[in-house]
Amino acid sequence: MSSGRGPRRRRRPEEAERAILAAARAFLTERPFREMTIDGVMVRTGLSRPAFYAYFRDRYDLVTRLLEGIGGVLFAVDRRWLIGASDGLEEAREALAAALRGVSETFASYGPVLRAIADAASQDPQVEEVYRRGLIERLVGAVAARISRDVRAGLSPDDLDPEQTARALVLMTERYLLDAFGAPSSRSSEDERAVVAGALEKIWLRTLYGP
Amino acid sequence: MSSGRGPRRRRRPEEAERAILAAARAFLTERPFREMTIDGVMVRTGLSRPAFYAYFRDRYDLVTRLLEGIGGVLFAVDRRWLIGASDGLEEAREALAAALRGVSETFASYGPVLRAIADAASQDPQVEEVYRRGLIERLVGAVAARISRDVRAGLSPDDLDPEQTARALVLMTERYLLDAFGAPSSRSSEDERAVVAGALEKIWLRTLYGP
DNA sequence: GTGTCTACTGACATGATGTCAATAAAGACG
DNA sequence: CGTCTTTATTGACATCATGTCAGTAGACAC
Repeated sequence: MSSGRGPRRRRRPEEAERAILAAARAFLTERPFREMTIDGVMVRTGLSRPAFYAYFRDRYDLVTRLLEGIGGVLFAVDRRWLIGASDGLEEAREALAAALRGVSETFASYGPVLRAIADAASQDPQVEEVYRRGLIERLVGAVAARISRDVRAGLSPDDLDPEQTARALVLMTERYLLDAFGAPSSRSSEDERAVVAGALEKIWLRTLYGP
Repeated sequence: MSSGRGPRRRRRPEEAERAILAAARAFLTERPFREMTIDGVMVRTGLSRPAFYAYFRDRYDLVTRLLEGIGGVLFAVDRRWLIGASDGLEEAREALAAALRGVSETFASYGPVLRAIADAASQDPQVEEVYRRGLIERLVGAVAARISRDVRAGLSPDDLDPEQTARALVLMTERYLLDAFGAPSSRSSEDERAVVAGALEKIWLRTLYGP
């Protein structure tokens, strides 16, 4: 055994931070968040464990930073349906289906990281705040707004409670996609993604726009 | 402060075990699982921390035992719809609605404990096994079977993938109800439960049996 | 070559966990 | 009642991840 910790090397702070984030991502594609120890991440960077604390407060802070960027993508792929006008039924159906395919792709790409965030959210109040309030609730709000518009426009049945329906559908999508793509070290095939996105599509479409 | 730990008292093993389970339940109605430390539970029983290990392996074993019984209830309230024959549409709709109301009631009663199990499942492989494989997956299987029957009977559209649809709907129900009733120290009103069960009903019914 | 700045680390303190040998209640038996 | 046996219970210990901090040693400036 000779990979002690290597000779002391000095990096730019920003470079070290990126190295830690990359090491964490790599770790999470192999093993679940519950096994992610700070030392386990730092050995992959060649830095010592205490160096971690120069860049992050704790491992919850670390996964929070991993979420940056991904959150934006999740909104971006839904954008067309979320902000679209309630013009026609066909257009709405098509935009929603595209949004769900986009979200599925995103989960397929970032699954293990998103899974880690979701796991961390149940263990740390700060992560819970960022993930639930800052991501899930914002999605719920946006979806609820779109549902409200569709109900008013007569595209969707008026016995729907927009807020509650939005919350149920968003939570379903989150958990179901984490279930499908969140496991570490599991790559997903083209078909798998199609099947998964298809199942979500049917439920969303039937609920909001009928058969 | 004089409630040191009290004079040494001896209980029947079974009695002590019940006391620990009760203390854990009490704890979880006040504070989340992430704050549940073994000592924090044991002070409520008047026993010392090491005594805990005579009855449970660790806190994950403890929450697993809290799940016993509740799991059965979750199947019992669904029973009529789950095992029912695919006779008529109205009967199916009514049975499904009743099942969802029953599940909502159960979550309203045992919310904090179920939330604790769900949280623990992301932190411990054993709990994950019991909760996901032993409860969620079994529900998914039963629901998928019912959906298959309904599709064959022509009650539900045949473009549904029974397995995937069942998984998405069950996960939705789980997370949405945990969201509504899982928070410690939050009692739920009659209306709240009605609103919540109503939102779920609409989604399940529209998806499986149309408008 | 000398000095300054600061990235980095070794060593320490803390807090929760799980174990074990030793202790002392409670009931059995005389 | 006294004594014995059983075993529920505990104090003390070992472990492990965490977070902190004073001190060390790269890198760049001059």
